[in-house]
Amino acid sequence: MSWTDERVELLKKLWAEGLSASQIAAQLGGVTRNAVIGKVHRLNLSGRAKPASSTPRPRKVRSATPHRPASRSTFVSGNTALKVHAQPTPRRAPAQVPIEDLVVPISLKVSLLALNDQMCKWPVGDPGAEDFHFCGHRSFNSLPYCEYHSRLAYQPANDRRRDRREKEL
DNA sequence: CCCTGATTCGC
DNA sequence: GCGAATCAGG
Repeated sequence: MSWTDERVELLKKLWAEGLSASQIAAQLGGVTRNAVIGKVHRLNLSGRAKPASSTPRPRKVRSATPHRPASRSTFVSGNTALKVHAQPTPRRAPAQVPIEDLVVPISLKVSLLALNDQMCKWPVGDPGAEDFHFCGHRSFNSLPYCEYHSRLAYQPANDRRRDRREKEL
């Protein structure tokens, strides 16, 4: 590549804009930064208004998607085999009542066929066993479970953490 | 070690 | 005139 009028003009422009010699060389193509610097000096335009920045190093580009580890999925203790679809929306149980203050519901022993939309679908016992059934209490806040089992399903981490702390005391 | 511009000097 | 090699520096 030679210094055509066009390339010299581009060099002048980019140099005036404050680009570094290597950046200009990359834009022009076919020349090294040494070539650019040499040309700049021969053109007597070495002095520049602004160094643009003391060190405008481009450095490596950040990855477009930093890849965030997927949030922990809903945890369900106990029998998960027949857990009705995990609902991601309610991340925490709306009530802040400590779980130990909630009355553990006595299972109504609802069979699968008897379940309806407003009943807690928390499975009790081993599926396939004779006495396998569902909690059957009134579901809580449109969740598939009653208040107690909603806590078990959606806020197990906090409760378990607190349990551990209380055991240590 | 990354980068910057400056200078030298053989081609 | 050109630019690689080298230098001094941030």
